[in-house]
Amino acid sequence: MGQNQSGSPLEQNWSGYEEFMKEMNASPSTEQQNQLDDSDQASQPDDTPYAQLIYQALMSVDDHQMILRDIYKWIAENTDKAIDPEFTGWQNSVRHNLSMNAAFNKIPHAHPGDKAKKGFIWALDPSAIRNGIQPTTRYRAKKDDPKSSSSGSKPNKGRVQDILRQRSGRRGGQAASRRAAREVLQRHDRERERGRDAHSHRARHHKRNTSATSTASSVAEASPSVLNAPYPPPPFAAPAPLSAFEDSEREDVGPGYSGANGLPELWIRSGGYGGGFRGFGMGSGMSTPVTSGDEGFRTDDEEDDDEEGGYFGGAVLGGASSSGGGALVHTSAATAAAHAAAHNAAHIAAHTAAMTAPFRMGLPSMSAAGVMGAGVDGEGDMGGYLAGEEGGGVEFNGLPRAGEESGGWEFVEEGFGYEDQEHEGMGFEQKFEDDEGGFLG
Amino acid sequence: MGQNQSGSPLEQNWSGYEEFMKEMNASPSTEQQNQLDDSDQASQPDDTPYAQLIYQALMSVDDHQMILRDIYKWIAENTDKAIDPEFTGWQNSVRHNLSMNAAFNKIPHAHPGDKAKKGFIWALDPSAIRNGIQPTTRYRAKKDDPKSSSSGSKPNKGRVQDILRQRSGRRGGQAASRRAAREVLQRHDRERERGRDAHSHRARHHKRNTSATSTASSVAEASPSVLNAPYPPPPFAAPAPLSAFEDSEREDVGPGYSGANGLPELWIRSGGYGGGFRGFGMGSGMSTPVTSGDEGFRTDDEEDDDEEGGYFGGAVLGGASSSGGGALVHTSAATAAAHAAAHNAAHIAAHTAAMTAPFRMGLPSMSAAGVMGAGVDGEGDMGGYLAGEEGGGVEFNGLPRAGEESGGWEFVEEGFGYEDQEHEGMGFEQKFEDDEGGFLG
DNA sequence: GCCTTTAAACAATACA
DNA sequence: TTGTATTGTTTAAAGG
Ligand SMILES: [Mg+2]
Ligand SMILES: [Mg+2]
Repeated sequence: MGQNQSGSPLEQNWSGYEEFMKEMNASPSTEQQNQLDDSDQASQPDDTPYAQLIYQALMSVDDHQMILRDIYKWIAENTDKAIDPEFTGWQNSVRHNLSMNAAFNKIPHAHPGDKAKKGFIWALDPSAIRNGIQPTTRYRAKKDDPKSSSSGSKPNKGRVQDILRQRSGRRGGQAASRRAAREVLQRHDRERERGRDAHSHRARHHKRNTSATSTASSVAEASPSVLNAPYPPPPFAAPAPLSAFEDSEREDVGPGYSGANGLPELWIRSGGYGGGFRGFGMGSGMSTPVTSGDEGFRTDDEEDDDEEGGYFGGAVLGGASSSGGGALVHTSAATAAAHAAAHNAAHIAAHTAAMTAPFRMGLPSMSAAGVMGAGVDGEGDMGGYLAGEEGGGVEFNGLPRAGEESGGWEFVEEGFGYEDQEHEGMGFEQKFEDDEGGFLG
Repeated sequence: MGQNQSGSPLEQNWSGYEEFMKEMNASPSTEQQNQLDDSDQASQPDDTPYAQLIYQALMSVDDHQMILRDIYKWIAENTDKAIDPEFTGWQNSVRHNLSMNAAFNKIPHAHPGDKAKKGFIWALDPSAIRNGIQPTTRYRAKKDDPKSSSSGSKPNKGRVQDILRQRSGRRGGQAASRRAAREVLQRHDRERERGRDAHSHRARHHKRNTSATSTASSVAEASPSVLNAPYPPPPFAAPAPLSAFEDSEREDVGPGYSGANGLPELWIRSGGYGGGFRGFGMGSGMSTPVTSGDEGFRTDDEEDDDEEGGYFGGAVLGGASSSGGGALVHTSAATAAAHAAAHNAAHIAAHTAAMTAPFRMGLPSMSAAGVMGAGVDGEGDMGGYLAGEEGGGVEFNGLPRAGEESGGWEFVEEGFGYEDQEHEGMGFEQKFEDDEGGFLG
């Protein structure tokens, strides 16, 4: 932190605590050593959003990446979130934010052998390093707007994307609804025509919500600037010239991650867990299918995070990763491959290497993706990771196409709403059959 | 259910699991299916949390205990979770909740020889019987009442906690306030005369709830009581006089478990993961260190769960357990010992027996805990289980005191961080060095 | 409405 | 198989 992470809410020790004390009445002096930031500390002694805290945590280290535990630690040390040892809800919140805020990308562990077997490394997205982050909510599905359409490059393409965005992983606190849906499907073989269902559902929720809170609009004042602006880049943004990403033409690609080979990375869009849930509840292995991908290569600036296509998470392809030249973040669908590389299980590694070779040579990302999937699937170690492992007919036999081609999207689209699924029972395979290649599906 | 499990959300219409069906008939607790109670069914159709369902299941039987299968069965019969026979994810959730929610304790089978061989008996924690349970997500550590104040050994410790507690979360809208309220209530409840009237507790909650949601009251109606209170004790609370625990001086000790030998049981506190997280995040292997132990013997009333020391999970020590005289519940840290006894691994049992001998003789808990840890640690079987295994310096060489004593904290902190380990990455240790104890601080 | 926190479900591992 | 712990993804409730 010396240089970075100046934003730590609690300053070096318990200043935050102190403030709190004040608020609380009892004020145990604690002689505050930090006078400078008292001003804003008071304003956000502790209500700094988690996303922000995470941001600060990540900014506090040179490579802007940490594993979950470190993030916990940072927060525990620099905020009062973790004060009650019995209450671990804050960790849930941290995870929530990491998952949901596009500014945080996960990348596989470089070397597996170690001990970091589990989980990923959470890295700040390059654009976030420069511009700060945005509220987590922003990255959430843009609901309400009922697939309004609007952007419609491909007449239906744009639409599809919007939809995906909105719907992606609708799940819910209620798996119940999903489950319910499943039941319904089973019982009366989805007697309804398709679609509409989800909408009405959503609409209802929304409505309820709104009405409930309708009266309380006055408060917005609280933290005005912060509200709509991305979290203040200036204050928290990386000290101007950061080694890693700054200046780079391709800012999104950090050195070390930017493919030693200089090749563009493959980016796939994070579809989340939606896939597995699409209708089946699970299919364990496939937490996250590739659900999108406007472009296989990412050469544009950070703008990508607000284009309708959605934000992109990077994916490290097996071999590439292990060689240090791979791309970056990746989302669950790619997890298998990432892990394969990361853990470096001999056979898998070998296989992966072989499979990814083409990628290194500059194959289009799509292909690479396909290879990636193929390489990993069935390796055994990754077992549950791949959709195919358990999803029934789903396999990585081709390209888990994630991108432009309507094929991919449509497929995804289709799969997303559990309501949409025709597949009662589980006609999973056939369903996707025509999609061919589809999904990760 | 007349008296018990009146909350069953679903009728027993379903009949999917054949496996369960078989048992169903024989099961004494199931014969009288719920005939009515439709009334409250409406109130919590299906989104009842698993923890709650389990709670209901356990409350539905006199002794408040069941084996996993029975719990599955109960849920299958009384909810719609198991409607899709193909989908067994719910069982996973059930196990997860049993494991992670402090309200559920596992106790070894009385007669090992029988058929019960596998697994444990899951029993509702006495405090849960009275006060309901807490969400699994929030509390890993066991306790229905967070180390209340009362004995604030360390003058400032208790205070800090109170403050922190309230503070934590804060920003988050209702949840925070809800939590704060709950905590306050709980604390008060507890430290107050043992009014053990869950009702007042509940009533207060209710009230608060109402006021808080004043404007949005229409919505709040939905499931009023459930909203802000720990899972509603009253409705689900045990029918007044329950065989097992009622009246007993030592309610925490159920018949059959209360040491046939008449010896007091050893209770160690479940530190859950909280300890680990306090500053470091984890310390993998040691899921649950003994984080506290105000007293080694538990002869007091249920109050023990609210002493500042925190709640205690029971630990079965090797020899004791195998002899049928062992104590009761145990948490992961103690798992090794429990298993040793239960499974009767020769060498381990021997070792454990030796180690626990002192305990049986009445050593202070601290010692006992230490012994236990020592005995188990390094056994190999438990491998990662103990802190020492992976936490680096963390060991059960003493009392990993988690609470008041600052000393304890230090200990935990030190060992917990994985950073301590090899990866210097982040001068973690020193960091805490000066913090001393405080952590999280 | 947007944003945040929190709850919680569901997943998938990893271990034991 | 059962149990425990952790990490991740996603919805949703509630409140400012
Ligand atoms: Mg993310
Ligand atoms: Mg438990």
